[in-house]
Amino acid sequence: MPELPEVETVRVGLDQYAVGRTIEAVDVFGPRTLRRYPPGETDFVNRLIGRRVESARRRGKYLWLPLDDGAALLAHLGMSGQFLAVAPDTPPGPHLRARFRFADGPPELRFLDQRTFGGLSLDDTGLTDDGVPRSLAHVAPDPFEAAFDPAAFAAAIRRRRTGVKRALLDQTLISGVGNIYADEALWQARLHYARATDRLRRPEIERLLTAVREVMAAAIVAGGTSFDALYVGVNGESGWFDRSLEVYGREGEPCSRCGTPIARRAFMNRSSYFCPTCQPRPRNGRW
DNA sequence: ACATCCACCTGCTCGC
DNA sequence: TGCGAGCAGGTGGATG
Repeated sequence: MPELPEVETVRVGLDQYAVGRTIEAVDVFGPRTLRRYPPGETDFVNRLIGRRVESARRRGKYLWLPLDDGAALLAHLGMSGQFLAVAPDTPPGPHLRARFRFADGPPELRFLDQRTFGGLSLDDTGLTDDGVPRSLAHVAPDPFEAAFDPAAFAAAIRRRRTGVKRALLDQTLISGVGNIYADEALWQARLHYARATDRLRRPEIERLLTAVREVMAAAIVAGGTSFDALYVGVNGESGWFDRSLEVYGREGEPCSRCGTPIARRAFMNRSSYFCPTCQPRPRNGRW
């Protein structure tokens, strides 16, 4: 469940199903799950057993579970990762990547990932000033964090020489925004994805930031966007924000503001959806 | 330092 | 029915 609202939905699930519990056993399946954790599986498992999960935290699309020894279990869902709380006798299925059992019995927590772009790791190097594990220091604050500084964001985005959608997707500028919510926020702010970042006016940046916040906040309330069974919460339930999407995946359908058919363009090896009338193409755009 | 591209995967849908 | 092409909510390492 990949963008901020989906990851937040998972975080809430982890809060419910993992926090306060003591890890008793860990199994890891497949070579790619721990590829960002060089010490490997044996070290990973040994450091987790006996640890109590203190809380469930998130920055952008990254999750971590602080442990009672000061380390943190990190997770990124990639394109298709999910955490599920299930009964121990639930069949493993082909995408099971890790399993956590707890001292207080069922349910156990599973990490599944069809495409294996997600992964787990451990960080015991302490926290940054913002309170995130040091290995996430390269990730910018997301727009719901206290550490997020709108003025600093405005200055940083105008220093860039790129298109506004690229900037939104750059997790070192602002984190949590992915392809769906970038398109939705740009539509709400009436900005074309290729608008040059260094030519954005201050009110446009404010509109954009407001749109990012509003769209993602509404999606969190809806439990995220679920087009298929790949995107479910820890309890296995789908979100329903797909019904509220204005442009993403709606090529050819009328724009709810002006009736113009929504257009789709290949961009950055993916698709961008927008309203050609509400979001006019800039003369000096940057792709 | 910054901007851009591409590899990393599996599985589903579409058109021939 | 088979088969290749295209597509999918992301990221970081390599390259300019």
